[in-house]
Amino acid sequence: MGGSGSRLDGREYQVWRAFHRMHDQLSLALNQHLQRDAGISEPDFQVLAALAEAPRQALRSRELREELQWEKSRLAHQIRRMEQRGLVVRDECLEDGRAATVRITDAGLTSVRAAAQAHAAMVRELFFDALSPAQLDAFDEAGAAVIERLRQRCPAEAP
Amino acid sequence: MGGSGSRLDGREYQVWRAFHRMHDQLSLALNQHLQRDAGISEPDFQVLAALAEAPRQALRSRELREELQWEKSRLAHQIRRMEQRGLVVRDECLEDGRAATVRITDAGLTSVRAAAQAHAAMVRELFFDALSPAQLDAFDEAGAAVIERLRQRCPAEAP
DNA sequence: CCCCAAAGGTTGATGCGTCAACCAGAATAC
DNA sequence: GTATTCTGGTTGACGCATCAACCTTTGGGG
Repeated sequence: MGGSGSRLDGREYQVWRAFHRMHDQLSLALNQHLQRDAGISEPDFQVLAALAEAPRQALRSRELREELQWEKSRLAHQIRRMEQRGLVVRDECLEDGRAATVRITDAGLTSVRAAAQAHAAMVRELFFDALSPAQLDAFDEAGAAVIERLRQRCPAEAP
Repeated sequence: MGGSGSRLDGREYQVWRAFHRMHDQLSLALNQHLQRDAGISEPDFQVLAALAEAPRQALRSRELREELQWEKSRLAHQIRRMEQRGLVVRDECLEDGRAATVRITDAGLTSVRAAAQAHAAMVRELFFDALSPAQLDAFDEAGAAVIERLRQRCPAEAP
């Protein structure tokens, strides 16, 4: 079995491209609507949603990172930008001198509340309403299977 | 049916997040391997692959954009970066004074050939081998359904 | 106590993607 | 034949994501 055995056939190629296109267009549409409705991006929304549901509207960076499955620096950059816009504030952690806790501001709460309904409706309309129950199941299982495989094969890249 | 009817339930939320995580991790892993194996990114690869298969190893920007389903400026920026690295060259089009044609260079061909096998193997290993035939079908249909829905509901965003 | 490794975060550089504005050549209207 | 509009493409600014390097605090050993 030479290297050519791993080329993707026509069907696979098509599925792969459809997957990419679906993700990109979905992501674009959601971002545009979120931006229009509430003036925030999807990453903003994810952070704000996580904080809004947290015990005291605050989380330590570590926890937020765990929740969102983001890298350190990605979160740091995102929080910096959001802090500049007044959506969150950072303050030091008493127990651990290294740590920082991120807290959502009133402005942030206002934004995320304004966005939540419309965003969920959009996700439902564009994604879930397009899928049959069987497709939904397949999606769920497939997602889990791919993630599991990534965890096994590329442990470094999937912490 | 008020606004609260559109909130995502637990199952949907989980599927939605799994979908995002799958895409992000897959994309990350593929990019890392492509970068390591051939020193190019996934967008680089897409452009190079399209050009390598084109009639004279060249396409007009318009055609490339059609093929990849990218925006004008996205392609322009990408091509500029790739030209700086010597992977492609731009030259003027004789028939149409506005147009530009993009041609792959020998270096570009070398890179894309070096990358193709390993990349395809990676996609197969991480994606297709994780999916059952039924899941593959579901993925295919679901992708088409979502794209079609996007086309209907957000015509502006899905040209 | 001191050294050293690990953990929590930040920063800077660079590539990627979008948007809005722009420019030049081409088509079309009149 | 000139004015208008359309089309193909570029640019600049900005936000997003990764990587590598760095800094500080913590926690252990010696």
